[in-house]
Amino acid sequence: MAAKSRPKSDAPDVSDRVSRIREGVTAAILEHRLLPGTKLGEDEIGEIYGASRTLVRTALQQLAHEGIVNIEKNRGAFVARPTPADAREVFEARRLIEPTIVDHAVDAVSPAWINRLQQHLAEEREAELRGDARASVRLSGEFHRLIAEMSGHSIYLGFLKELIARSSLIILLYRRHDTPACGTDHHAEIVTAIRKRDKQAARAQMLSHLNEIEAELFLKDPAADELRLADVLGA
Amino acid sequence: MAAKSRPKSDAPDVSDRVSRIREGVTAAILEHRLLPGTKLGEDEIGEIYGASRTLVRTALQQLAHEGIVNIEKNRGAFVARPTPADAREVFEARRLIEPTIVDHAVDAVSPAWINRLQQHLAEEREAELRGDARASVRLSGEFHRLIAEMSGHSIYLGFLKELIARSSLIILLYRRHDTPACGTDHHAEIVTAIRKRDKQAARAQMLSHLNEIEAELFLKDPAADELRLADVLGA
DNA sequence: TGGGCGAAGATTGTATAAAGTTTCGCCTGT
DNA sequence: ACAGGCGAAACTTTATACAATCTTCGCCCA
Repeated sequence: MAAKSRPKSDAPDVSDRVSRIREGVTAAILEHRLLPGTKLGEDEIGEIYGASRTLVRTALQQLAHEGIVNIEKNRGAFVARPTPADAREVFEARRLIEPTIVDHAVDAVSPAWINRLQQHLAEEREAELRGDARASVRLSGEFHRLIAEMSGHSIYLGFLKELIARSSLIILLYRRHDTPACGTDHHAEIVTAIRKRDKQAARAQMLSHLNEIEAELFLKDPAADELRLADVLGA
Repeated sequence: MAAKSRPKSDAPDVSDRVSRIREGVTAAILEHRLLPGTKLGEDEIGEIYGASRTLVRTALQQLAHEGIVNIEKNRGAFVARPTPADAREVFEARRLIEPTIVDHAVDAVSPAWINRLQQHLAEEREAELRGDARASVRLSGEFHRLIAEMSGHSIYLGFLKELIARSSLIILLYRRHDTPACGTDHHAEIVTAIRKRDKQAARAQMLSHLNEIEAELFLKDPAADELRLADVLGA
């Protein structure tokens, strides 16, 4: 009767103190409250969450593995600053993976999932309406994660979590206009295609959605150091 | 001869004590010297590498993130035991990603790379010839990693590292015959296609290679708990 | 006045010790 | 004899202390 110990394949982010730290920092980064390059001191974070450096360090290492934090030896952890080359890689990977993910999402469609998706669309519209850019950015990423969860593929889900987190940083760094408005409509169209069980349309919508996001970026080749300098001088 | 030359943006695996532990354990798992389900005690490993539990713990957490180690709360770390469902996900992901990777490898082809690939093929043939199953398994995985490195895409490389490590465990658990011989020829054909800069052929060879590997697996649906029990009873 | 040297301060890396949890053996009671 | 529970040992988890390294700021000298 030892059948109670494994209800889920992997649930690393529940009721853990380390996970609370990781999710708190992740949320701050994804909502653009922590900017790329920001130093994440261990004592600093530890004091905020009332935790010891041991736990903070564990959380930061996990974030480093996810690619949204860089750990420099003997210097500490910093919010990652993706280069234009990184950005192109991330979006190429998303263009490869996400159409397949929506395929599987269509296979897994159910009234409950449709409900969840439309509830999410409502949240996105509301955040957009009240001009809450932070919530918009976060919800936009969560939409894609939701579809990955729907697909039921834990591997794709893990990969996509990384890609979404990095995308958030990339968009913050390289977006041309400050108009995150166009995304919502695409999301709605994707949900419609899923509801209709139309794989081809779903794939196409997802692909064009990703293409539009990337098209709004300004990915110049020179080293990011110049960008950093420009930012500082501009501010 | 690829020991310590990597002054790139992120080089998490050089001259680090944690990295030595991680790579040592990884090699042991990938060469099937540590079997799925084996407990990895912190003291045990720490004593082997002359390191403190702090470092061992860090290494094990990284391996857990890569999916080849499971950490159960308050119980310790164990070599992962992928389920048949996991196996199907892993190979589906590989079928999706690796054809794209060889595409990029063809773009990046150069005499130096061709040399490196053929040297690797020679190593594989030699290991096969002398019946060194451990080296064969390791080299077979390294071939795919080599092509990912050749592609120059760090994201794909990171993803594929995970997939390869998991594949090694999967093959160990679910392979029908004990004949890893067929792989080498495929690898040679892939290299030939790359050398000819024939993307279509390279993609096709890679895909059929992956399909054959998966076809040799026996992925039955029942829960892995039964498999575990059967193994124990058999031994 | 500008640059280089050096010590103090701060921060990270590592080890060790304290605390909590699980596991397994043993003992008792029926 | 066997089921159930108590308790000690082993291990993981967390916290703290120590060592190593980097940064910063002041001082001295050209």
